[in-house]
Parts: sequence; C-alpha cells; structure tokens
Amino acid sequence: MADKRKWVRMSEVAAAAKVSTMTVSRVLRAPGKVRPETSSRVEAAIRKLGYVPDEAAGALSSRRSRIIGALVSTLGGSFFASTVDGLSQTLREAGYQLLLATTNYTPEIEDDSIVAMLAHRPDGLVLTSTQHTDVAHRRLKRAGIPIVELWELPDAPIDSAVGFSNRAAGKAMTEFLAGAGHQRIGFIGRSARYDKRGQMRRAGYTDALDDRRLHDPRVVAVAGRGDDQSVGAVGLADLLARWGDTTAMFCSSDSVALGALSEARRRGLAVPEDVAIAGFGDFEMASENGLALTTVRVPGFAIGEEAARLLLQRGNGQASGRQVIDLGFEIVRRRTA
Amino acid sequence: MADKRKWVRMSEVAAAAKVSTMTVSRVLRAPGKVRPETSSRVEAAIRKLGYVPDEAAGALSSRRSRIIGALVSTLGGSFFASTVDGLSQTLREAGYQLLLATTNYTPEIEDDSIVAMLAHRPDGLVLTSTQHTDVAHRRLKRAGIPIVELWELPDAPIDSAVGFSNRAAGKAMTEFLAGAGHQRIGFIGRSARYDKRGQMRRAGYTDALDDRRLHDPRVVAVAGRGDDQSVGAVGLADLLARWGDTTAMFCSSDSVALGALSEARRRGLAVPEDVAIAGFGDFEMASENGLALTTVRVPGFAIGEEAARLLLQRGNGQASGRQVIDLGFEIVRRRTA
DNA sequence: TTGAAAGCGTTACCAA
DNA sequence: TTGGTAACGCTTTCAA
Repeated sequence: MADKRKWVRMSEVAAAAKVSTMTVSRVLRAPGKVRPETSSRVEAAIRKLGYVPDEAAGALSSRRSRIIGALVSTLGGSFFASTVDGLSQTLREAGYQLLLATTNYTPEIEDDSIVAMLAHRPDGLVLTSTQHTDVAHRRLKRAGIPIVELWELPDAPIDSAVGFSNRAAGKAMTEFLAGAGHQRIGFIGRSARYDKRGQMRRAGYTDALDDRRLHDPRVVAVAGRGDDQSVGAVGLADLLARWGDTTAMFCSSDSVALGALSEARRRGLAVPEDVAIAGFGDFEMASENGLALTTVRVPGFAIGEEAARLLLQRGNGQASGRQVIDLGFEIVRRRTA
Repeated sequence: MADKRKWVRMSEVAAAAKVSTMTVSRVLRAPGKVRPETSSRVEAAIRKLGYVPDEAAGALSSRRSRIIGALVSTLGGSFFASTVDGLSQTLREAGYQLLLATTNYTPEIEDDSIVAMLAHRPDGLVLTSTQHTDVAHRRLKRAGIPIVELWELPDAPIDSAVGFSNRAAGKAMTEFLAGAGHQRIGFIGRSARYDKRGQMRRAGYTDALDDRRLHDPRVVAVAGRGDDQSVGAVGLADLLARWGDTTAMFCSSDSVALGALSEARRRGLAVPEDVAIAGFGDFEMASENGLALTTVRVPGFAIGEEAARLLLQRGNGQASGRQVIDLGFEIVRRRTA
C-alpha cells in the first residue's frame, strides 16, 4: 500500500518562498493582489513541493466549501445521468465539486441524505425529487443556502427551479398525435406511486383530449416495479384488450415505448401504420439510427448546466433570488408516429 | 432568499446538555463510550437545537474526511451510471459521501480533477478510466490513500481494482457465436481512440477466432464520435459491403447492436436467421421485452458496491493491501443470436 | 503589497 | 465515564 504521507502544508510553501502563508493564500485565491515576482516565487515553491491546498481547512475558515450537493433518485433510469453530467462539468469549470447522493426513490433516505450533505456545508443543493417530507422541507429552508429543484416547474418551489413542464409536454405530444389525424389515442405509463412525473405527462394527455373534445381517455397504468420495457409490453397488450381500435399510443418514456414497440412487432402490427407509438425523453436509443422513435426531447444536460450556473452566480453574491427557469421541450418527429 | 443562518455548534449542544464537547462528539462517533443517561440528554439537545455536525471541521481534526472521490468519464453512456449508483448506495449506508467528477474522456481534465479531489482529502478514490498520464499516476501514488480502478483488470494496477476481463468477455461471446454454428463472424466497434475497452473485447474476439482456427477476422472500426447507433448502422453496412457472407456480428456494446439491428431491418434482413447480432453490456433495453438482445451481462452495479466495500474496509485499517477482484460476466442468450 | 494574530468547529490526547 | 487543552490547515481581519 502507498505510504502514509503527510501532506505539504501551506506554511511549508510559505517558508520555501520566504513569504507568509497569507501571501501563498492570496496567490491561490486572488492572484491579482500579489506582486508578480512574489507570485512566481510562490508558484515555483508550490510546484516544487507538490502542494495541494486543503479545501476542508479553507472551507472551515472561509465558510465557503465550494461544494454543491446533488440528490438524485437514481442514475440508472436514463433520465438524470445527463443532468449530472451537465452539473458536474459546469461546476468543475468553476472550481466547484459535486457531492452526489442517490435516494432510490425513498423519502427516508432522502431525508438522511439531506442531513449528510448539509454536514459538509455545501454552498448549494440540487434536488431531482418532486416531493419532500416536511422535515426535509424545513431543514432545507433553515440551511440558508441556495436550493435548486430540477426537472419540473413546481408551483411552490423551495427556492429556485430549472426544468420544463411535464404536463405541457404531455399535452404537446398528444396534440401532435391528434394533429396527425389520430382520434383514438391511448396512454401507457406506471401507476402514480412510482412515477410522479409520468402522472403529470398523463395529465397533459388528458388536457389535450379535453381541449379537442375527444372525451375518450384510454389510460393504462401498469402497477409494480417491473422494468420499463415490460411496462410498455403489457401496457400495449392491456390497451388493445380494452380498446381494440386504438390507433396511437403515447408512452410515458422512451424505454416504455421500446417495450410497446417490441410487443407490437410480436403481434405483427405495423408501426406506425397499424399503431403509432410515441415516447418521451429522447434517450439515445430513440435516435434515427436506433428506434427512430417519435418522442419529446427534454433538455437533460442543459438542466444540469443551468442549475450549476444559477448556484454559482448566487454564490458570488449576485443573489438574484428565487427563479423558476423553464427550459422547454421539443417534439421530435421520427418514424414511429 | 433563505436567511444567512448561523449553524448550531457542538459547544452549544454541549452547553444545553451540560456536558463537554468531547462528550457530544463521543455520542455521535462512539456511542458505546458514553453512559446511556448522558447519551440521551445529549441526543435530546441535538434534536432540540437541530444540530448538524460540521464534517469539514471533523475531517480537519481527525484526518478522515469520510469522502470517497470518483472519477468517471461520463454518466451518459449507460455503462457507468449503475456503478455510481452502487457506489453511492453502499457508501451512504456506511456514512460516507461520494464526490463525483466527470472527465469527458479528456486526460487533462482527469489530471485537474484528481487534484481537485485530493484537495478535499478523500479517504479513497475510484477511477473508471483505463489510462492515466504520468503526472496523474505519480499524484495518485503519493496521495497515500486507497485507489480502486473499475471495469477492468489492469496488468499493473495503481493499487486495487474491481471489474472483469473485457478481453475474456469478448472471447466468450465470440465462442458462443461460433458454438452456435457460425463460421464467418464479424466485429463492429469504434476505433481505438474513443473506446479502449472495446478494443480489449475485440482482442478477445480475435483470440477466439485464433483458438478455433477460424483465421478470418472481419473487423469494422468506425471512426469519429458519432452516437453508438450510427456506429452500429454504418458498421453493419461496411461489414456486409466487405464480407457479404457474414452470418454473425458481435457489437462492442448494446447500443451499437441496436444500430446494427435497425440497419438490418431496413435492409430486410431477418435476425437471427440472416444475420445474428450480439451486443455487450446487457443494458436495460436489451431485456426480453425490449430488444431481446443476446449479449454479455456485466456486473455494473456490483462493481460499484464492491469498490465501496474495498475502500471502506481499508479505511477501517483492515489494510488488506492491493487486490484485483474479478466479478466476471455472463453470456445472456436471447433472441438475436 | 505583505504580514501577524485570531479564529473556523471539530477530535486526539491525556488527565481526572 | 468525562473533561481540558491543543492541535488540524486554512482565511479573515486589521495593521504595517
């Protein structure tokens, strides 16, 4: 194993450069405030000794940790991975670090994780869950740091939010389908318990139907925690069993759409001729050379970037206050609808 | 904006419970060493005041940050997301936090990120890249903390490693295909620059061919950074253009296989009757109700869990030294080959 | 432009 | 079982 090396301290760098620790500190944090010659002497010493500043000590002293915490339900489900990529990339460029915790859709874990994050005194916090317990809410408010909720536009945000309206997106896709001539449109998703945002998209689906006086909702909500593909496959089966004349179906995610697509194929149904199938998310697999899936593109990466920017500018004192930023979405027409 | 609240300090808790800060500290870190009555008085004070310990201060004093750093090229590509989930979950259960940085496959960013992580004095570091610059290597060795490399079994690990042999996996799948009667097997992947691990799988493919005296390698290495589906689609096209009688193709990932699958369909080729197609990774989309793709299942989540365990037990002084843990892989036969 | 001293909030160490 | 004191490595603040 590697040796238990003692880290080089700032005072050692200072000694080597024949200056005080304050000067070293300034060279690192505010280079403009140090005479160039002094600066380069210090920099030489830093390089020579391989000095790596201790951020924890700096944080303790300055009360700024340069850490942003992020709570994500899971990275596996295709939705949040790109957001975390965007966050991480933007934060890194600004010299900040990302502390990540996954909550596995469990409120108690989220509560505990919030405390665990706060223990590191982050300069900001990012949340992807839609609902928080009362304790969580109170703790977050009390923390006195910027909070950004992602992937939704909450009616009552804790602080700020960056996302888009899942409901509007659901409505837009349904209108696209109706506009393409479909009169009997179904919706396939999970039951509410495991997919709050899917429910919002479904609400949008209903909105569109109502608007068009197409009062014929055909919703299949698959229960349980099976994988998305199974949801799509049994969803299509159920939908057709109950409403055999359905001509289009809107799936609550691209991976659900994949399941529906493969079940349709199994049944010898042509897509989009016999049934049109639309997804949600524009995951990589939906691309032209993949499933060529008609879907809703959502700005996952951009949400991460924007959240980071918001947090950073707030950290710089540009306390622009609460903001709810709508990054929109886009219907992507490909070949399944 | 939320108020600039001052955090409750341990000394305030101590005062409220009429004990010293050391006793509070013990209640938190070593509850066994405090008399039960004292303990509950302290706990009451903690709850009443809403005290959240400052980990940064604790880390400074104890020289243990309870932070593990992770460097990942990207979360978007389906491969590492589940590993980070596994890491994060296991670490959380042990009271550790995960500091995450994405390197975007860029060595310079990786080098900078290593320094940025070390600045937080993590108790361990996890890497998913296969190659590191010399500076990186030296810095990591000097850091004197446990390092775990993931998703491969390096010949010369920096410290420990958890993964499986990409080469053996590539060989196994090729043998599976040959065993199913295929004599003319192709390989579709990216050029080495953007996919080192794919190259190892390809080496395994060649190994298998050599073993079987099938000296007829048919490799298409698609250049550029296009998405995986395009790689698969142009890969299949190229492969068939150069070796029209190919009966099976092994794709370097499931998403590449999806591209090949859709190109095959476009050409009216039946899978697996006209061409068999195999993937790698067993991503969610490969499932029975999805693509029903024959593929290689790799233990992504388990790699994260195991890495966390390794790091944690090392942190507890059980310095079991360098280890290279092979978590294996598994051929999953579904319906495309 | 530079430096000295006093913390920041915790835990290690030793004593009671 | 509990407590006092001295770090931990940096930055703030104020002075030179």
